[in-house]
Amino acid sequence: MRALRSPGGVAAWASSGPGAALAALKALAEAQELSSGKAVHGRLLRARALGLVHGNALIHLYASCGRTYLAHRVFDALSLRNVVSYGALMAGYLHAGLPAAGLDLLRHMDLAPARPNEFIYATALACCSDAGTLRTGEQCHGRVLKAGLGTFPYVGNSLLCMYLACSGVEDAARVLSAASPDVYSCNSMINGYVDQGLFGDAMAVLGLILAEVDQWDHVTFLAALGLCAGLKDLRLGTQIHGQALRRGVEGNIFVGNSVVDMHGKCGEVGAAWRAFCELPDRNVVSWSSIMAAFAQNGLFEEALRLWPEMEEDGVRPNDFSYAIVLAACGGLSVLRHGEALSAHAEKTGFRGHSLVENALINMYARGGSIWDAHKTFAGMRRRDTVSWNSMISGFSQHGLASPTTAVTFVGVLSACDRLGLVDDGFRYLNQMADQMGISPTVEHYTCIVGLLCRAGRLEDAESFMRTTEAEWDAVAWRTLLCACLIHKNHGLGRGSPSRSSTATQTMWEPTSCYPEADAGKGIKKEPGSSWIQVRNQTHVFVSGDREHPRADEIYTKLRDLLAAIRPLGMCRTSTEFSTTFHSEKLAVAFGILTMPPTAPIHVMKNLRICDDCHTALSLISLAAARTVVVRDANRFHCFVDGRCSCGSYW
DNA sequence: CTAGGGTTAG
Repeated sequence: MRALRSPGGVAAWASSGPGAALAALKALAEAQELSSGKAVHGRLLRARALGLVHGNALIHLYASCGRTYLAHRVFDALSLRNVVSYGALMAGYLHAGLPAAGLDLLRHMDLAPARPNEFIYATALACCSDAGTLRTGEQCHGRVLKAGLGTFPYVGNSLLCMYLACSGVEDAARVLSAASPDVYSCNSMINGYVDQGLFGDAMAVLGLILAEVDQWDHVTFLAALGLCAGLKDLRLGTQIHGQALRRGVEGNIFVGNSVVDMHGKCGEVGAAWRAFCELPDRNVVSWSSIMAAFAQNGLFEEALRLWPEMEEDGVRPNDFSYAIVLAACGGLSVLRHGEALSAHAEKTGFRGHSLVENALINMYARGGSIWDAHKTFAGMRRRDTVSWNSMISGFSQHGLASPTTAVTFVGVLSACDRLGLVDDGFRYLNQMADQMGISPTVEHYTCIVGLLCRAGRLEDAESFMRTTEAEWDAVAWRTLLCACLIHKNHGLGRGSPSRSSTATQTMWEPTSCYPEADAGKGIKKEPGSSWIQVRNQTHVFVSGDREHPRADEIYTKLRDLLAAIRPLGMCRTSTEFSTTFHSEKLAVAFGILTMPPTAPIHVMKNLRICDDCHTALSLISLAAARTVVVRDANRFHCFVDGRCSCGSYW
């Protein structure tokens, strides 16, 4: 390898014959030697020796170095491509975190003479796993069976993993039982079960491998140790550890780290510490595991004390390490220390990782600073289940049935709607009402209607609306009617005769039932209100109101702001009084007036933000150089530099 | 010349 690094060495290899150049490219791909690889590329071009096989090797080389763009350029330049060209490029996209591009390539193959083989399907299925596309994965499954490629162990395991990632353990188990299981797929299956907390099933698969002892490998040990950690079964864990020692796999750093973790999860901090001390090598995961072992057993200070030792050891923290020490800070309620670590994470580029942000929410919530928790939550670019759950449990622990909490639940429910999680939606609705004592509003109920409609359960949606006491507004009706149109269930829209009461029939006359069109009855519209937290005080505004003690200042400020954005393309506002002083504008003006110049302005609103305010706030964020975050009934709008995180679609 | 399972968080 050393010889290759010098240009002369590369030249010698590449020019001494096509076979040698191929070997060179392979070695360079392995070592991820991009610049030497480019040199070989150049030589091959000059020698006009860049044929199919060398081209494929080059694609592989660029892909191995993460340069998918260069790999694709070589791919495009090839006058002849075979299945290997496709496979190498697809794998490049897969490993570069661009699974959708890999799947595009698969579709491209339909038009090419090259037929997909087992390599292609293994890679394509891995792309489906990463992209989370069950539909495509199932199509691949069908084509694998049709092409008779299902017996390749690689393909079988990729299939199993695809179902684990995109569907669930049931489909994965079906794949496992259909093929003759090998270690790889058994390991995958055990981990799949453990992730779901299905320890009994995991144990059964472990037994399947146990029956053929010589098949155990170090990944099986990892899966087994993870199972023990999940079960908190120290006896089994110790046995597995003993087996690992006998097999000589304990030197593997993954296995060693897992042993530390297993002991920590079983509550044996001392044993975890001994296992940690015995590790021949320590990486971030080793340190994270031991810190987590301490923190998970209530020894927060001990966990925090390890941080400087880790730094001394020359190990750089990652998002996991930050999450662990932030949790320890929450446990000790040392929020200042947590903030210092958060600043540390900012510097090392981990502050934006969801793991870190979620840990911050938890830390603040546990440390009693619920509004800082909410600020973190509101400022997040992407919120996952953990973020929502952390925020909700934070509110719940603080006994907060505030407007903010109610709005957070609107967010949760609409997330369930978007993801099609009907049962979860109902679970959250009940949790909110029963455990937190928040009476659901029409906004919450509308999410449930949306949820049922999206699941195609139109009759349930209709009966939900009929039986639930709420002031149904246009949004809910529109949701149901649109769903009727989409699902072509016009009968329901007219009030299906078999099950509906007279009440439903009057409600469901096709046009006049649509409340917006029915001027006579009209729907009582909930007054729009917005609120903002300033120095632990909530200030509430409704449209055009002058109740606030600083109303004069606020209105002056708002007029100034509107004047400032007029040249930026906002002219309608001045003529329309009703929207000029909408509550969200008042709250934002108040925020700008009272908050320090760099602080982001966080405003909540009970209804959806209107178009005019949306445009105005975008421009204000630009003109006043302020970050404005508005949480409306539907979602967050984060306005920065004249742009909104919702992409002006809400 | 292209392909599979892996440790740390909640």
